[in-house]
Amino acid sequence: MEKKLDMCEKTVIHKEIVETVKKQLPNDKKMESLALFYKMFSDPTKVKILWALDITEMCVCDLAVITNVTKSAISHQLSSLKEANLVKSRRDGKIIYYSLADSCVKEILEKAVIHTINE
Amino acid sequence: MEKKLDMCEKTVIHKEIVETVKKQLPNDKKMESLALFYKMFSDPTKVKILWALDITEMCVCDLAVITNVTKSAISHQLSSLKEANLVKSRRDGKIIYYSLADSCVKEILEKAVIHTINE
DNA sequence: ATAACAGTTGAATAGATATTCAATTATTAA
DNA sequence: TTAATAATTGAATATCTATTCAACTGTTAT
Repeated sequence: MEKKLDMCEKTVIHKEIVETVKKQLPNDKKMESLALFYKMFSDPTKVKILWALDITEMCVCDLAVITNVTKSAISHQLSSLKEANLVKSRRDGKIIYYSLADSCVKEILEKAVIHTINE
Repeated sequence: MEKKLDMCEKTVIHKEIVETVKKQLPNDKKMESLALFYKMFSDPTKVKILWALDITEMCVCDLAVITNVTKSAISHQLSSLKEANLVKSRRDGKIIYYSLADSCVKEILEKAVIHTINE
């Protein structure tokens, strides 16, 4: 009876496949970027904001009413979305209007609709 | 000087716009579903798994090596992905092979690639 | 039957994210 | 200049998610 040393916990079952796939996979940095991108669609408030902005540009107060969260929460979410280059803003007096910065947003939302059509 | 009662913190700036947008927005349940769907793409490990499975079906051990996380972590992630109907599995003896359940996965990944092409 | 191994599971932990709160900035109007 | 309001900010909190760990199940081969 020997002491078990399987701390590694990983066993390559299909060495060739692992090699092949590893070669084809984008690097870690790219994977991070992709995940980061879809994080912008992975929260109900963000989805509501994006969907609403696809209909028309809107200010923070309007978005707060529509999504039923505070202006502050909206503002925080908008700043993430802006950093991800999904929304842009323009100031008109006291009011700042937000709008979509990327035409792909609606397409992405609709792709998910198609997939989630059968709950 | 009156006491301020603006606890609500929300002020409708554009009543008509708010009404119009509210009518056009899908309901909260739908928004939750959409967010839930994109949560499956919002983590680097999940993205790696999906991308790898788009190349070929694979077992948990292989995926663990490729993604550089434990089998257990992979297993947990796979179970989320399975619940979201994005992957499926088949058993062959001791080994369980996972593969994509939905052809939209690659399209979705590629859409993000296009968007993130200029970091 | 038992050993070996692929995979799963649930609880615990660590890390990340959303929201709130209070204070602050920017702009407009009195 | 002061008051009012749209919006932002940072810190604190609450919630959620990913990963680890240890124990377990299912299958195969001895």
